[in-house]
Amino acid sequence: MKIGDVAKRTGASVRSIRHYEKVGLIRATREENGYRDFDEADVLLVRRIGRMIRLGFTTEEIATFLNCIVDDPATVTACPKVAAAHRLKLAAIERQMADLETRRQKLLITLKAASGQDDTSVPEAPVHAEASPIARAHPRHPGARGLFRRSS
Amino acid sequence: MKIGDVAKRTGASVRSIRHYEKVGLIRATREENGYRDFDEADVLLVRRIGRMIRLGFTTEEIATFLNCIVDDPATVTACPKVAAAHRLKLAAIERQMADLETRRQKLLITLKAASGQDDTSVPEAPVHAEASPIARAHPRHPGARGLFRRSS
DNA sequence: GTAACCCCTGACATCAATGTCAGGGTCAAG
DNA sequence: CTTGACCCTGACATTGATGTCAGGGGTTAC
Repeated sequence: MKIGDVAKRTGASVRSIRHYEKVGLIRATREENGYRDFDEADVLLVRRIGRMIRLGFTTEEIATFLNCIVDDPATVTACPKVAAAHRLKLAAIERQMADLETRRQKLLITLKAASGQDDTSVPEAPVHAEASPIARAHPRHPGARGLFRRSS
Repeated sequence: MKIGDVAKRTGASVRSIRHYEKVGLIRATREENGYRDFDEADVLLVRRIGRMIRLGFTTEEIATFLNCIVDDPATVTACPKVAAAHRLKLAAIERQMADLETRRQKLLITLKAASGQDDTSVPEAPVHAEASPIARAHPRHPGARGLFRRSS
């Protein structure tokens, strides 16, 4: 099976499949003409990789536990590495959510103050607390990046 | 006042302050020797910019409404542009939170299944739903990026 | 004069998956 | 043989605030 077929059957782009191979997530035999040759197992594997990426794992993270689930889907959760990686990711996500919630609250405060504006209603503006000079910003969040850019 | 002083008093790095000037968020007069010269108002401005950035606004977004609040802190929320930008950002944040929550739930499901592993307990693995090939991934989130990298 | 700071500009690096282009093969159908 | 639809590799672009370095100059105290 050629790479274009795998792309159609998995939803991943040809570019992405080549990328997964380059970083070692999948392997492909080669035909005489140099074309990559995939089989059914590769289709399943690419789909699994896609799911992991949508969950927020990077290819590097996936590589650390993909060998645990390469053979049998039923053992996906039985491999310690998988569960460990999932717990780490879960914790990271919850940190990000907490950070977003903090920012959300501050935005809400400002907006609430804004609705009662008119003029000199707010003496010292609700421009939020003076954050410590050191503890700025939030960590970059992982997760898929290459598509549907520009949200806000 | 020189740029180093502003940095100390705002918590922003010298590099960042120069960046804010480059993108038009602040202006600085120049001394005869070419050094930037700042005043007290600039200190307040840089602090405000820092707060906005920590809230998740990009410099480009800040530029769209910074002129509303450049003079009087008390009118911060009185400018329509500010409130509009805040509402947009709020919506973006809530989208991101919803996305994170979705991923969190899927991770939890997998982990729950993992805790009841042992062996052939799960016939068809809880590897989450087969996402449509098109609607993959979540938009890149804005917000501060240059510090405290690598979280997960 | 020289060390020790400070300032300047410009450029490259970071993160990570993906898009996209250039330049070039392979192959089957017409 | 030509066209069209694939495939290949390699490279650059994207995001965006910030770090960091190179190369050069100013200022001040010794």
